Amino acid sequence: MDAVELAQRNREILRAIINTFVDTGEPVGSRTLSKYADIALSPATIRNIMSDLADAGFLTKPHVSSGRLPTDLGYRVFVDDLMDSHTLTSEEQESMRLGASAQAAQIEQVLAQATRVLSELTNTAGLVLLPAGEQLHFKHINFVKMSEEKILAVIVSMSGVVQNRVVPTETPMSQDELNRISNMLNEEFGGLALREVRGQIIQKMAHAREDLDTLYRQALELSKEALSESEAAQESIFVEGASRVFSQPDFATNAEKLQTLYRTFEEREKLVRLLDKCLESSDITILIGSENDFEEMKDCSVVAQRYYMDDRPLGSIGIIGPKRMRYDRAVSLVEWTADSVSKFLSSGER
Amino acid sequence: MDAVELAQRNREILRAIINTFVDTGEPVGSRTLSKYADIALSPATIRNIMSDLADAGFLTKPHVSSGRLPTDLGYRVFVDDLMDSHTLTSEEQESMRLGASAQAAQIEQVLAQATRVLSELTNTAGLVLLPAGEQLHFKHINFVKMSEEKILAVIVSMSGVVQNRVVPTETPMSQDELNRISNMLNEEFGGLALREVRGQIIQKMAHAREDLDTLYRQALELSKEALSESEAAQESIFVEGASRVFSQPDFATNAEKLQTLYRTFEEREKLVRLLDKCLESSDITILIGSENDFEEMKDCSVVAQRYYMDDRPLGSIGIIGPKRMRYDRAVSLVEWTADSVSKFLSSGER
DNA sequence: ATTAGCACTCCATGCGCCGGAGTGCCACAC
DNA sequence: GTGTGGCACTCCGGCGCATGGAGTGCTAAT
Repeated sequence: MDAVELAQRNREILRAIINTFVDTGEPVGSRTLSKYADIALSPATIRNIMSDLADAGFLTKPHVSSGRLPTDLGYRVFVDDLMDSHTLTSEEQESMRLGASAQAAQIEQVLAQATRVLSELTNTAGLVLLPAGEQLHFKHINFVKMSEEKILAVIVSMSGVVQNRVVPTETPMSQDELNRISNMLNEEFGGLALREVRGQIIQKMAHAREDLDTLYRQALELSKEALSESEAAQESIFVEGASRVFSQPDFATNAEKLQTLYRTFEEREKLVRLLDKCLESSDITILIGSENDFEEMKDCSVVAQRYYMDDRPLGSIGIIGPKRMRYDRAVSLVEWTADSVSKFLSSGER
Repeated sequence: MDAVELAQRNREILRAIINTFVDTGEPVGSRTLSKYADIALSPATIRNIMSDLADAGFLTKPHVSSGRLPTDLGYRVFVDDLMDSHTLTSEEQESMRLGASAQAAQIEQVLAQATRVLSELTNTAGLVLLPAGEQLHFKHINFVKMSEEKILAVIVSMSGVVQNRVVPTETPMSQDELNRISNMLNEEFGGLALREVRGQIIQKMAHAREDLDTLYRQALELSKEALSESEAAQESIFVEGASRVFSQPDFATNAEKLQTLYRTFEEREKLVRLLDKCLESSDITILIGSENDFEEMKDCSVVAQRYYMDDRPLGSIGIIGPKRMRYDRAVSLVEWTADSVSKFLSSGER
């Protein structure tokens, strides 16, 4: 037997170990594996191989006389090289059908629904990062006078996301004036990225300060406030089914870790950062254990993917669950979901 | 000693038991109590009294040879009759200061902030029910054309709550027409309760079907859709610091119950119903253990109070935590918070 | 009426024991 | 040299048991 085939056999063993460990949650021993259908080796041989795989850093054992389980690295090679791609059952595909009921829905509802299904099917927490900041394109702005000093700005983006914020003002304006300002802005900036709108506003304000009529000046002033950066920074994420993660046996034992895990899920900020990272790549992103940089989530893995509207990436959608998960299913389901959402948001369906 | 004074002494004991139990979390025994400062009785006497209180249904014990702890009923009489009212420290009052930074804030942000502080100070979960449905008064509506068949309706209420929903339409309209429709509606319905607006629309549609010009007809049609009941039914609640509840020692032991508790918090629906109930009374509402009708929350208590805008109740704000809580502090803090929020929302501050 | 005393109950903890699962290594077979 | 059987060893987890402590309930005495 040459080196290649040997390696092949080792890989086979590694795959088998991971598969059964994911299944059972118990460290897997050599005897168990020798009974595994497509492995015809004695326990002793398997032990040797396991020992090699452990030396190579793919496996560990909780204590000296127990079975093996995969390290983060082990999962990594599994995901990269060993994993069979899971084909979705038609029921699975069906569940993700963003049905007719969603026709008249807002983007938030569609995303929330998709995430919910994702969470159910994978038995992990579903996550979705909503379009915000850089991703948004200007569609419509509207000002409502709340009091003499306060104006409520409502900004609608092309993707259907509605943001609103209160803008203080010194120069009182009538609702009528505000309406006219809205109209101006809508005609001028429709379709531009919010960032561009911001840029243009600043440019225009600097460029021709005097020769603008006062209403237009006020329009720029107001919209500058309404669209200011800090608004964009606001986190926007949905989490569905976090309790599924908490009830996984992997965590249920360790009350200590569980606590910090709640808190992490509750703050959401770290989840946002994870999904933000997933936005960077057009490929599906898989972060296994410590590959995400948050100590408190080193027993969790993330699988997420961008979703699009008309080929423009808007946000990312995915799951977070225990490291011990069915990566094949997770990947397929996340891809499928991101795809469905993208198709729904783009094209004539919308 | 006459009967009255005897009862008085029993009450004293009950109060002492609850106070120390809330403090320590351990069932309290007769010996412990006899050392209690303002009780000069032997353990044996105290045991007799405890036995009486247990017979009356105010106390139980986890097992036959352990100390006593209050029943729901016990807590109830404590809250109703025995509790000293807690005076807030100036720091506590200060923390709730809805500061200058909140000046330009939206109502959601103010409420979220108040709830967060409430959660921190009580070490329980903070809850707030946002104004919705019946509570809302019409301020402004705006339609944005998203596609030929879809119109996005944005509804702003007097209190500054923004709702939006997608309305499908068969007869395509230009954005300009939509603007004119908005203007009509805004002039016609400004200040009315949403319910009244709905009523008037239906009335007008039925009343004079023919002699209305088409634009006006479309306006009514659209707004009827946009304001339809189902929108109002949408839950709207903030929960802050739920993890504080989960980490209470009262629950940390019982993994089983903890699970169902997460789920309850995650679904939120039952929390909404609880806060809804608190909306009914103008007094502060205290629900102890099984007094709320949800089996899975029978170890929790709710303390909540309405908040107002210009004497109109908008929603309720409060906390939920383990039954074993400092009710005196909770009550004071919730009252203070609801008050602060109301003052902020009403009056010139806004 | 209150209290001291006493028997009794129950929980929590610690300890020792043992069986099971699994490894690592050695020696043997092919 | 590659695979395998055998064997000693390790470690975990569950069980039984004893023990001490906290607390009650009852009775009898003050």
